[in-house]
Amino acid sequence: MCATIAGMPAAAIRARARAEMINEIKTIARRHLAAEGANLSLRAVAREMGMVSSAIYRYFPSRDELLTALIVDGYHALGDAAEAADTEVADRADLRGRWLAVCQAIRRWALSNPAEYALLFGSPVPGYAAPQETTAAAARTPAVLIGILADGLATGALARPDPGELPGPVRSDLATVRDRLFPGLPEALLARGATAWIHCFGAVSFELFGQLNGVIEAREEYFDHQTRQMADLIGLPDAG
Amino acid sequence: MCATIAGMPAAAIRARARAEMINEIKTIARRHLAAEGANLSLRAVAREMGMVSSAIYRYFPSRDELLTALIVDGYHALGDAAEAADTEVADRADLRGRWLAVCQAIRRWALSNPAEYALLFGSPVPGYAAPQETTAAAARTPAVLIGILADGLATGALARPDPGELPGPVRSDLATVRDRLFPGLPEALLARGATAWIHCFGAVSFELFGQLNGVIEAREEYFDHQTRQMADLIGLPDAG
DNA sequence: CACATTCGAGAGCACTGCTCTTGACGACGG
DNA sequence: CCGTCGTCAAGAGCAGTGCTCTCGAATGTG
Repeated sequence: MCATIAGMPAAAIRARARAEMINEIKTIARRHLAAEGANLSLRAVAREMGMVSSAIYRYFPSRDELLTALIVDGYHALGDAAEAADTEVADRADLRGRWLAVCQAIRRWALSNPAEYALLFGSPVPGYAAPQETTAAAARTPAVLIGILADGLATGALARPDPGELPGPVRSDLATVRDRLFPGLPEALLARGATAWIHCFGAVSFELFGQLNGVIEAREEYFDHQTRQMADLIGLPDAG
Repeated sequence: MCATIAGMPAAAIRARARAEMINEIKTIARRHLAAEGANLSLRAVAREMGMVSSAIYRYFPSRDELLTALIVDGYHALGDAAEAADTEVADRADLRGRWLAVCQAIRRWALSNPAEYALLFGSPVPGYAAPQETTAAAARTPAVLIGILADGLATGALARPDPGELPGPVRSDLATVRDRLFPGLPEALLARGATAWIHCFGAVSFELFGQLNGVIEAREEYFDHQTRQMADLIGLPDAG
């Protein structure tokens, strides 16, 4: 008789069921993504759920919307992994150790979720333009890395680099980013961090996309070595 | 009457027509690739040629074989661009200038051929494994970059870096590559060059795959700045 | 009881890669 | 000259895709 559960109005319980449906769709879609790459099939997802393909459209208006949801989830999962790796380093003054830990976490997450990583950082899906809502989630991971540099600057472990090394337009672009996310950080330091972050992305992609095949076998050691080289470039001091 | 052209046997003229067919298919496929990304449609190519889709299979046994042909062509086109950029630098002793020129050429080629670049360096096509024949073509571009370092070593402009900085397994992996392509080059120098090459790939991919959108507007200056940072890491001296 | 909303089912459209069969054409050997 | 053979394009067909539309069955609300 009562149209509610524990006093919830009917609308709310329906919304709950709907949310669970959406979650199940995303979970299955993620598994399919992992199994056979970016060409995600709505029909296959529907089949696995025992539904008819058209029913999926009750929950996601299009395949692109489902992809967007998976992308946002992916950015957050990577951001979580990066943040966890950073906070797990007990010695907060060990900037180099924290940097290395975060980069390793990024690589590990990518190796564990190759299809999702490819969705986030690989070739864009043709005809799909990432909506604005993804950028906030995307910024989390680089924010962890730059946060390490900001910490180093605050404690005096990192020197303020010479700003003269930056071309004008680049400096103003970076200043905009800095003002939005890391107030007070010198542009030149942000630039070095960004270069190292881009290298980290490149190294992970290079390995994951098969460019290292038949060339480098000691993948993890090689990645760590490169990361240390980039830590040198940033000027991160050795542990101690 | 005569069944030949300029004395060519019939088999040869048939082979010629066949080669032209193959070239036309590849040209159209490349244009389609550029227009709408990696999901290349054989039927659309056939339609544009005024043929029926099944006829394409006379020339390429599968879509994957066509992709492989395009990939190999792409690696060679990029390799050509890199080599041309290097040889165009008149002052052969200007290692930094040559490095910058090659990296810029790589970026320019990628921006001019985004779909082909994505095919070469982006997320691997699901269910498609790049055959061995692609690796030789793929090696050409990094070979140009490392060649600059080899030149610098030969002229004494570059110092032999301390080999102790390399972990053992990485060193032996790199030694294998060195022995195959750059005999005599110290592993540590090869390692620095590889890191810079991977960063170059990362920076181009980052820009091309949209990760810079809304963040950096001065794309070219930013790329050049990063490239100079990596040149510093390698130890390339300033021009002069 | 009547109404509106929500949802799944099914048919259908236009598209894909790929296979198989059929028929046309030209070059060769007997 | 006729038959054979290889090459090629065409067409039908299979199984799959994203997506739209309509319909019927619930379910909760007035």
